[in-house]
Amino acid sequence: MRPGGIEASLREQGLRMTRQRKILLELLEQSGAHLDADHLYRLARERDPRLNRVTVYRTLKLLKDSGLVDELDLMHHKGEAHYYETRMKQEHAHVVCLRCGRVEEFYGDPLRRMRRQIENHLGFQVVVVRTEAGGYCSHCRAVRARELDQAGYAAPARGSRRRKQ
Amino acid sequence: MRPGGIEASLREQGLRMTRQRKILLELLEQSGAHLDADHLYRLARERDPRLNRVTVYRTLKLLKDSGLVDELDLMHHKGEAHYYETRMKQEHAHVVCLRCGRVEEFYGDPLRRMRRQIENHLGFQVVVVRTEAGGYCSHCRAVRARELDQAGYAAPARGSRRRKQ
DNA sequence: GTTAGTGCAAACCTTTTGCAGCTCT
DNA sequence: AGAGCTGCAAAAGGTTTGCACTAAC
Repeated sequence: MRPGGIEASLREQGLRMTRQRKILLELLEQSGAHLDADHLYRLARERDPRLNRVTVYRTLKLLKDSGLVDELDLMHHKGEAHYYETRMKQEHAHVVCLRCGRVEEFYGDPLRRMRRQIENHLGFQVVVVRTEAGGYCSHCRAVRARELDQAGYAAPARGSRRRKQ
Repeated sequence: MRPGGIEASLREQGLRMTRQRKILLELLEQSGAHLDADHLYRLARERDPRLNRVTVYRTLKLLKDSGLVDELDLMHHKGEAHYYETRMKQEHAHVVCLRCGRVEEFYGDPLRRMRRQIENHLGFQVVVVRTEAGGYCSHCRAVRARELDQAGYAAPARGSRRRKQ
């Protein structure tokens, strides 16, 4: 879906294009990042300080239900917030570093194969697929190895269990 | 992981095996279904009415952080609750019917291929992968077609937009 | 005897809802 | 004009936290 496509889709559904929705759609389409509701709200307020947080939630729900944006959790890496991205790009998986929070995207034929197999083998009409992987990026893998080493991971004695940071 | 494997894993980590944890682990291992925290809590209370809801949350967090159970959202089909399942089985995706809520599991090589490709192409050490698909099961696909038809889907005029049920 | 784990109450955070008033078409 | 949309306040839902007490090791 090319930029501006969302607005067209909304109009097709007989929905109104309000000042608030314009702002939110622009922010969603411009941002390459994965925004959560609060982040989007704060960005929107810079353009219109009167825009209410509730409007953000309502708009996101609308877009989600219309299939125009996808909702992500990013493995709940930081709390229970949801993240949103427009469906402009090809289907992809999100790979989240559990240590630094870095998010990478994975494109590849296993995703398409999986969708096809689910439809063929289970008889489902697939509407949305969300694949999220959690792990450690190449940088954090190394750091983590050192950390575990320092904590004496080799011989974890009784009572020496490492606590969550 | 065979039944009882979780208890052994916990002991290895120097964690205590309390009456409450025994109950919760048994329920998790026995149940084939995907339990959410509230459901697990209600089952646990049947065995020990004094067991507190907070203990359920704390235990689930512990098991999740130890990698002994996986946390699912099932596409948030009914609210924001999370669902839990032990990691005894082979890696699989969850396919949720957005109309009736039915959950099916998909096993297949695309899952393994994807994990391998993420590790090779992105240099991540993958710890957990969660794949969830939303769509319509064969039964609901047919029902839905009728429903949309009755609602006059072919010519949605201004103001006639169907509202969420 | 230690220290991890529990129960209770209360807080917390994100999201939803009811309603009166505003605004897009 | 009128239904759709917004803002405000308040509630809801799910989960976490502080603290004193209990129980596993």
